[in-house]
Amino acid sequence: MNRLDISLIRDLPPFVGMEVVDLQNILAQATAHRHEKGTTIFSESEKANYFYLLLDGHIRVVKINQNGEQMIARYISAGESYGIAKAIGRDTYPANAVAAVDCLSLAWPTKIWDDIILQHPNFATNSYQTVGKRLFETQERMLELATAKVEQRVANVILKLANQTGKKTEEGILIDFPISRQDISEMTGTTLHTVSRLMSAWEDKGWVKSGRQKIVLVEGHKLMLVATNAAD
DNA sequence: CCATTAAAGGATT
DNA sequence: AATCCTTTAATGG
Repeated sequence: MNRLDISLIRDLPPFVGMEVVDLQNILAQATAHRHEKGTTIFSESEKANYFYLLLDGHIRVVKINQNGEQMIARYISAGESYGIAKAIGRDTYPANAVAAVDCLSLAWPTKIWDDIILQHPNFATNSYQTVGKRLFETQERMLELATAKVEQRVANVILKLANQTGKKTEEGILIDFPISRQDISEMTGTTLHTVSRLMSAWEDKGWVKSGRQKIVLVEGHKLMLVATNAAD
């Protein structure tokens, strides 16, 4: 009855440990959504009518202050759920979600969240593990923002992104979606100029190769040293 | 050490 | 052509 095959989701984190019938049941209630690069999928404080699973693409999760200044809270990669407001006890979205590239997602109406949680304990467990993991990551970033120098923070995000979404090329590990200096600065609490200067310096040393909205990590271990060494 | 401001040039649409 | 992205330099906290 459904054109979606369970092989789409079977091995993804939100669904590990689930039986085929359960997967089929859940999948039958999903609809596929496309989001063009640059479009806002949902906005902060908007009613959370759907929760999502990203099948393909990359999504930026963004917080904005009263001044209109932005901070990138995280990137969502393929296989991750997002917009799961109910999992953190909300009925509105906690941030904005923007498609960093053309994206393909599955979506479920939030009103069936409670049913799914009740009927599929594995899904419930996986969901709170996801929430816990993200909380942990957020705390680590807070610690970093409070204690690490700009140089270390920038080195760190580049390493993390390369790890998360890196694609091997002849030159090195390519961060597999368009990312600007501005984006990096919004992740590290600095300015695009400082990011630009750091990246230029690292490029001169041959540690990275970069261009417009493009970063290739060439000498990962060198950046590791920058990221971990508090000393100059 | 890092932010801000300004200026200028290249890339993209 | 207009807009977006990056670089570089100067200045100041």
